[in-house]
Amino acid sequence: MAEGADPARRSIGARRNPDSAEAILEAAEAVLVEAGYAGFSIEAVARRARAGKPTIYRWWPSKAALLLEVYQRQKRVDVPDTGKLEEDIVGFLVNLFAHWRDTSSGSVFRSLIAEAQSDETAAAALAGYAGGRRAHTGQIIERAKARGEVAGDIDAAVVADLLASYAWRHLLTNRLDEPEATIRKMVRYLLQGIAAEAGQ
Amino acid sequence: MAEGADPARRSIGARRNPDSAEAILEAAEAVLVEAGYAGFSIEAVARRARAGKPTIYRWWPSKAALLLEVYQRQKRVDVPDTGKLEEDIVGFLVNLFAHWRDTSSGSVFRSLIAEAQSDETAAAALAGYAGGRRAHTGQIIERAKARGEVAGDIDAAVVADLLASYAWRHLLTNRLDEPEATIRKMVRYLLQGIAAEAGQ
Amino acid sequence: MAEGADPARRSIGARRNPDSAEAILEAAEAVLVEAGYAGFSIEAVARRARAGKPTIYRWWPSKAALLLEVYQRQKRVDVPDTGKLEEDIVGFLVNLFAHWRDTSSGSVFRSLIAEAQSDETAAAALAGYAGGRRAHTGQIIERAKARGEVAGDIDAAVVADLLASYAWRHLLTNRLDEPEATIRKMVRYLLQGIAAEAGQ
Amino acid sequence: MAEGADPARRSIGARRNPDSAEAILEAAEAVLVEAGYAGFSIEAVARRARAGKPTIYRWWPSKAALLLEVYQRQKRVDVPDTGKLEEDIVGFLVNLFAHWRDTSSGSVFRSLIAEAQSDETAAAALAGYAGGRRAHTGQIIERAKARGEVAGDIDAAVVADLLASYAWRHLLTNRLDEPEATIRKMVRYLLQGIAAEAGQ
DNA sequence: TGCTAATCGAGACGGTACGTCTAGTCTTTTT
DNA sequence: AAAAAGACTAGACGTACCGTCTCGATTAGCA
Repeated sequence: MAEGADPARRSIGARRNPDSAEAILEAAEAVLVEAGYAGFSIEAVARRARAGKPTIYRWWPSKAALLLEVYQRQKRVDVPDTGKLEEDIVGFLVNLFAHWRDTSSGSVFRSLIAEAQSDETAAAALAGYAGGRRAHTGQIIERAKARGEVAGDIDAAVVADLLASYAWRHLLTNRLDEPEATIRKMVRYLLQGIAAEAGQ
Repeated sequence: MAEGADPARRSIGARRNPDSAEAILEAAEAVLVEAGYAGFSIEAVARRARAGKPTIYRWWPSKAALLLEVYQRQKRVDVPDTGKLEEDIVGFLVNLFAHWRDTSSGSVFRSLIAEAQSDETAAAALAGYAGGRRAHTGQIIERAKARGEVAGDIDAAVVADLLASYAWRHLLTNRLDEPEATIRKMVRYLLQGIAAEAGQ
Repeated sequence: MAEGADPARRSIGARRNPDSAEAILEAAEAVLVEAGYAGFSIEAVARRARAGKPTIYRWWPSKAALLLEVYQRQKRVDVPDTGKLEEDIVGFLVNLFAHWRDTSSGSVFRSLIAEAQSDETAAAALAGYAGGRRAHTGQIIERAKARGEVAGDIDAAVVADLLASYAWRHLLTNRLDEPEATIRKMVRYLLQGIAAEAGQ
Repeated sequence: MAEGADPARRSIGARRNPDSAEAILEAAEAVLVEAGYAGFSIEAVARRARAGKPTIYRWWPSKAALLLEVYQRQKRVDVPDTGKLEEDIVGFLVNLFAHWRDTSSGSVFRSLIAEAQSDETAAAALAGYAGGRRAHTGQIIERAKARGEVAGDIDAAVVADLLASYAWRHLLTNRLDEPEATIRKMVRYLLQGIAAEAGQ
């Protein structure tokens, strides 16, 4: 009814109210952290944000869109630049796992991937996002290439893809506590190969 | 699919009716193929199988359990044994992608992974299953190790994990049509390393 | 979730639970009395009856159907039989007005008529119901005809229709407190005519 | 209807824009005709009139007020003056039914009555309006009284009320196609009475 | 042979969430 | 100063599923 008593957010005229948007995004994150993807519903977000459902649907056409914006608001992971490729990659993965483990980012991104399995728009959004990240991660390899640490004909995108795959699967199977030693082992295999003659 | 001759399956006494189980599993697969994970509900399966919902819940306590059994009924992918590790791995991945693409397995497995993001039991089941598959895939590497194609101190589980990650991510992001050349590139990197000195 | 704690109504098998139906009808009446037609919503009824909305929609396809059944559950108005037509009709109207005023029937019937203005099925249901009542009221006139109190060629249905119209309008315009004298005046006009020569 | 030439009406300064008022009333009527009372909402009117909702609320505090003004803009029904009461009344009712049937007036007035069942202000407005009309219709009887066609002690308001009731109920139950013969029968009963001795 | 027990299809139950619609209020911008 | 426009919270709409429950029937195995 919106009667007088409550000091709730109101319209601020014929334009989007940033307070509402903020409240909704915060509520979405909170719901995801507290109830997980299973408990993540537009209703629950609206309830927690004290927002009307249509306000959510007006700005985020799908659960996926909301999830994506929540994820993108998060702080990015540091990409180390130690001058040594192995350290850079291991450090990146260790940071990423910690970030996913210790903030809400992990829950959010997991949910986004899950949502993309049943929602076409989520899949598209995720593909776009992943493309951007792949390029970003690829820079670690490109830098190493520039230093001569990596052969010039190596396709950085393929390597970045492989690293992202490794990270995704650890996220999706609750293995973000993988010991650094295991991660390093994987990175070394990738850098030096696992073939007997290469290893010798 | 399940329907056809039988004019309403009935109880066959105080024991599980295998016809019902069969009809339910077939219906589950069909629903998944036709409506995708988004349209996969116990109601829809029961409707299509002409079964009561409690019959499904009696034998499969969760959507995840049903999905898992559907997946396990599928034909397995051939693991080639050509005597050359690169061919084995590339062949395995190419076969796996084709299998996921051309049968219902892809839909089923995607759904299972998605379900595991919100259902604890699905996560557990998936972890157990993945462990088994990792061991299985690891045998390719172990065989190569026995042939001397792979260094003896290589951890086959880590390599199998990396390959599985690559496959999962392609499944989850609709990239099962990856050209063989790209797959082969990735495999070569893994076998020979990407470091400049290794390549020399 | 229907978890253990509450001793709520449950399904009693694959058939309608009369307890639920009863609870819903009582809740509908209560909501109508307390909040009026303006506050009468399926949601409100479901809440008060502690029933699920689909349970209501399953048995009453529209608000109109629910209203109609609520109205039909009400006690009927006595149709007096004093042997004198004027007394019978006046008595009937006085009883009807009192009944509408003092029970929930008035609210319910008003709502039903209002609903019929926007809902085709309500209109049809109301037409059917009104037909039955018209026949019923017509019997007062038929009895008088048999006694020779009314001319033999009088169309009882037309008279009954006129009386019902009078009642409806008083209901719809909040004039159920019309003094008996006014009602009697109207009835006398109808019985004896208002034309000057007839009155002489 | 309302749209057409004007490429977005604008404010004309610190006073009511008569074009807007006109557009809103026309839109209200059009919505009522096309979608019926069920589809009649302030939103729908605003949309069709290309007006903002607050503009409507500023000038018409409730749906009822808007409905009432729409109804009052309609052309009035002719009240015949043939010199014979029966013809006057029958003619009036026939004209009224035709008017309600063939113009939007019927929809509008039905809606107004329905609205009055849940809106207090609508009920008050309707009561006021009905009072005026009753006086107006009463003049037919007063004229007849002056001619000596009707007994001098007849209460014209009661008769007018009864006729209005008859009209309302036909409107509310979709019986505006009542044959003239039936209407005439009712009018004769009222004029000459239905009692046996009066009829002889 | 007759009783018990478990299973089957069926579908109702109380609920939650969906995505859309409307109510009525608020504020900025425009005239 | 007020009109216009669209955003805002709130909540109802009617539908789809959830997971549970009870029914009546059916049949196997125990008595």
